[in-house]
Amino acid sequence: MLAKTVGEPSLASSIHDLARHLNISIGTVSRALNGRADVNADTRQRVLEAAKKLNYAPNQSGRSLRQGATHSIAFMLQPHPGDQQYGEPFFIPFLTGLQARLAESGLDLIVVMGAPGDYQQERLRRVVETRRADAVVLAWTRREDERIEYLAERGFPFATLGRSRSGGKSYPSLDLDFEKAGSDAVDRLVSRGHRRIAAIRPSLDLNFGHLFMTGYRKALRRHGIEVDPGLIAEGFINEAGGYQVTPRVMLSKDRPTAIIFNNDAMALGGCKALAEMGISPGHDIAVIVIVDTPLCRYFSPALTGFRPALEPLGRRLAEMLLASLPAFAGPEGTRIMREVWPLELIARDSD
Amino acid sequence: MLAKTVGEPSLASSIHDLARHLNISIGTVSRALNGRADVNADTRQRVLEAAKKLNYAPNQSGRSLRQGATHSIAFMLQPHPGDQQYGEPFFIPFLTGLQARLAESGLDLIVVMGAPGDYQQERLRRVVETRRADAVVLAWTRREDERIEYLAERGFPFATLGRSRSGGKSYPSLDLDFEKAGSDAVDRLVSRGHRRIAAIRPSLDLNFGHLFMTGYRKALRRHGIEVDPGLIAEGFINEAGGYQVTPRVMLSKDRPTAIIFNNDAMALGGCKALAEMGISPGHDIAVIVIVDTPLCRYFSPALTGFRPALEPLGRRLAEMLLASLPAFAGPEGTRIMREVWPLELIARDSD
DNA sequence: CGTTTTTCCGTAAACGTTTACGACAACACA
DNA sequence: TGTGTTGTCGTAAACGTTTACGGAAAAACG
Repeated sequence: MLAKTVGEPSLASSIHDLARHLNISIGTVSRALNGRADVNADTRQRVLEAAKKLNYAPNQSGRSLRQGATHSIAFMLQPHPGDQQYGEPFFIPFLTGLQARLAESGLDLIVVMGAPGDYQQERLRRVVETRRADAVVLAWTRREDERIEYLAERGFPFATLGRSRSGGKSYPSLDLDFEKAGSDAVDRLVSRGHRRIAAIRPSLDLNFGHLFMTGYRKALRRHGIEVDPGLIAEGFINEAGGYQVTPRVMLSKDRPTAIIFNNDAMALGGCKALAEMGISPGHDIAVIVIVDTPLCRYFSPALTGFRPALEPLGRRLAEMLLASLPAFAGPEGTRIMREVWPLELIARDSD
Repeated sequence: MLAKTVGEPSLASSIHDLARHLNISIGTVSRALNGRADVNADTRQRVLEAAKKLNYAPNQSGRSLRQGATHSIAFMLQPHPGDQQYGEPFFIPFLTGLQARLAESGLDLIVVMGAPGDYQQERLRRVVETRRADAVVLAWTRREDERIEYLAERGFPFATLGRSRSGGKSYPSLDLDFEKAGSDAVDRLVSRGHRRIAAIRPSLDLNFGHLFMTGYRKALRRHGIEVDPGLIAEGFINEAGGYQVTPRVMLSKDRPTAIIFNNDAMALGGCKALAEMGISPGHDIAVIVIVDTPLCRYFSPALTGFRPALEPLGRRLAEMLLASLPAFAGPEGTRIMREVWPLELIARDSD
């Protein structure tokens, strides 16, 4: 495919080239490169120098084939159904943390894009069966998650951002405490005198949506407030979703005086709908969002919400995954299987 | 690593298992699987059935090693310097299109996360040198881009989203017409009576920032308006950036009556700053954004801007890349090297 | 100086594929 | 019946690594 130009170092120099160049065997070269003990100090030196000079880097395929490990972890990323145009800003900082921690252990992170609609199952199978990665990281877990069942059944190593009822307790999972957030949001609103509190949520299949709503319900009951189905609406988890369904709860017989939105994008769409109805968030109605991003802070009015620490979250999940992999496990007993991080409310101007 | 359970199909079944199970040679199995002509019709049938039954999928490492090709394309993704917390919603739909088209040609898309700060150079080298992908897709091209120089110099196949002065014309590149957008934005504002038009832009290293600004300058001159450096400010390409620098142009001796923001996030931050100064966008001042996302549509007031068709963009770039790869090239002469797509203004309420 | 240990290195097999080559049978043709 | 052709398959090499093993030389020890 590529014309090999003479003179300059070839794009693909193999361990054989190195060996030939140094007049030693490939075995020695490999051992020198991999830092093994049984190689003379200055032959190692010479090998390292030659490697740099000839621009040598080991061929990953050869390496993986021999070792039976790819040294890479796959993250399955995919547009959410209904989330046509917008993307999920949530993941970039998370992935940054994930990648940073994995890199420290010599692992590559590869993000595998799914096609919209098939909910990753097909792509996931492909990654697993062709052994493209040593482990998988899943996000946006569902309450019953066939991806998790598939992986657990096969004994393929994985970790999840988010909990699920599938797959038992066999895998590390890290989650945010959306239930507490939902509950805290209600508490705060009630303490400010609200009793008719609406919730704009995504599908309950998505586990964070489910958790948010159980927190919401429990808190309402705790305060002796009946849960009014007319104050709850489900929409796609983006601006359009919030825009479409927010009017529905506002048209309820007894209007809500506060709305809790699942996330920033839905809140943005919802606020647009409110504005069109002549209702001003933070003034005529209180607004809180469960998962906020910088968007909430720079919105007018600045939206009160719960800001997750995404990059540390990514780092931590990487650590948990590593601890569950035999090849990287520290002293036994360091395996962390479940963790739920608190979500802190950041009070701003919208409630 | 994984305990092999007896009875159920093993996770890793090789071509040897298949051959043994069918009592034929691995060569025949391979030929049958790969649809070669010299294999009997019903042995092929038997092989296919057995493959399904034993859950066989070819080991990618073995395949790549033998063929000298990985069948995967790498997209380099990385948090922009200064873009700490937020992410880039821009890319998800683009990647969706890219992946869809590549999949149609049997190629996998893998997204490689860079560490913040090193501007991909290190990760890129790693991908290229360890031969993890057959080609690379770059985004956020800079005016002088060392990544492009590196790849072009090596003869490694790649394509870019965005133009650059580096690397000659040796690679396919697809871009949006930011210059025209900048110019159109000015035209529109001038036609509505504005003469003091500010611009909030990112670093001029980023080629789209540069293009936007040349369009802006040219249009101003065309209208006989002098470019006032006091009306131009540079910030990080996120909410915080817009928030920080917008006050600077507002404090100019002669206040602007309109602002053009580079993108949605900067506009959001900028509008926040304006609100804090008691200035209402769309009322006291006109606002246009160059690269908009659904965010602009659902903001209040809805922001006028130029919406790119991201998914088609991804598909198209995939096509251009494929056409440049000998292994996928159609009839000679189908290589498309440069393309610039128009950007259409969507008028909303902010100007 | 002889023996044991240590240090260092080369050899070769193995990982799972693909593919060039040749072999063998069946068949067609004269 | 002999020769050529076609269809089908097995053999073995190759891709670039890593690593178990053994051997030779050097060092240590008595």
